[in-house]
Amino acid sequence: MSAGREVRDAVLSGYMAERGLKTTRQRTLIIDTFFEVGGHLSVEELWGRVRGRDTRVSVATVYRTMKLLAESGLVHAQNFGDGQARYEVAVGREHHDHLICTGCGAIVEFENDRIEALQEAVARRHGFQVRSHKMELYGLCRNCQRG
Amino acid sequence: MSAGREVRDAVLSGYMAERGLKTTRQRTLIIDTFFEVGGHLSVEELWGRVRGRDTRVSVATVYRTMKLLAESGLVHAQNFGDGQARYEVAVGREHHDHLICTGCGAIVEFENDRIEALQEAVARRHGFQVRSHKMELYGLCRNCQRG
DNA sequence: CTCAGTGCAAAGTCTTTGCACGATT
DNA sequence: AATCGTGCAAAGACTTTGCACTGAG
Repeated sequence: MSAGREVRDAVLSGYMAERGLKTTRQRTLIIDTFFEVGGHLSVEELWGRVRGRDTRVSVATVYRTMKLLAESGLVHAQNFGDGQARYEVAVGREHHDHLICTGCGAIVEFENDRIEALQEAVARRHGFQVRSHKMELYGLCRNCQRG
Repeated sequence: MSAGREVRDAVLSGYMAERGLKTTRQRTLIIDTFFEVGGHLSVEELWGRVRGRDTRVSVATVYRTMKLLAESGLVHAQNFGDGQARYEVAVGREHHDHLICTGCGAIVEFENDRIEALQEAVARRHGFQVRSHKMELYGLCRNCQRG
């Protein structure tokens, strides 16, 4: 994934330079931690992991940093119905959707071009011009079906 | 839609009788108002309409009543990303998904069996047993595309 | 008469924000 | 040195809840 990291750093550096944003200890730590985990993290969860490495980071900064990443296009905010926003890596990836296990909370990503095509067709039929979409399938993963 | 109303009343009466719940002025008013509008209402919006008819109803009661309806299976809570829950009629209807206009907020419902079938297939391929799903297409409706 | 329901305000979540201090460019 | 960033706590938005009073059955 070093290629991924390069893309990420390039996008982020460009965005920050362009806006005169500064590179701080907190931002670096939060961003590195987030991308190491790979996404689907809530702010609270991310904050937990960040504090494991440096206690002197406040939640407010994590909120602010994730918002910044979202604005730069590096991540997307998602909402899986548990009341808190979850972020996932957005840059350098195809669009995808989610399978969410209601038992253990596992999140599996998938893509399906046929579904996307059908979505487009449905939208067109209703006169809509689709900009984005969101599809989530909730159920039990293989492990949780045994419970 | 008088048939719809009968189904609704039967489901609700059954549910209430079974649990010893009482029929009150507030509940009747909230429920009637909600079903007259037909759904996709947030609590705040519904409260507004209810208060138009009777000022003596509190938001808390609207929250409690909608929660009751959701538990009885008459309505479903949805979350279209604007930060507040929206309820829609659930009983006596097929599953459906939503097209949401990011311009004017219009919400259009649709169903598509082929998409549902593909969703099932995807889930099976990942070992998931799907219980429910949610699909939203965001974009501009015909009118808003002119803007 | 009894127990559920209601109004009100307080409390709970998650998230944002104002302000004074601290760090980066 | 000039700004932007951070921590902290307060404030916001939405929703839930405790409590004393009201009303349905």
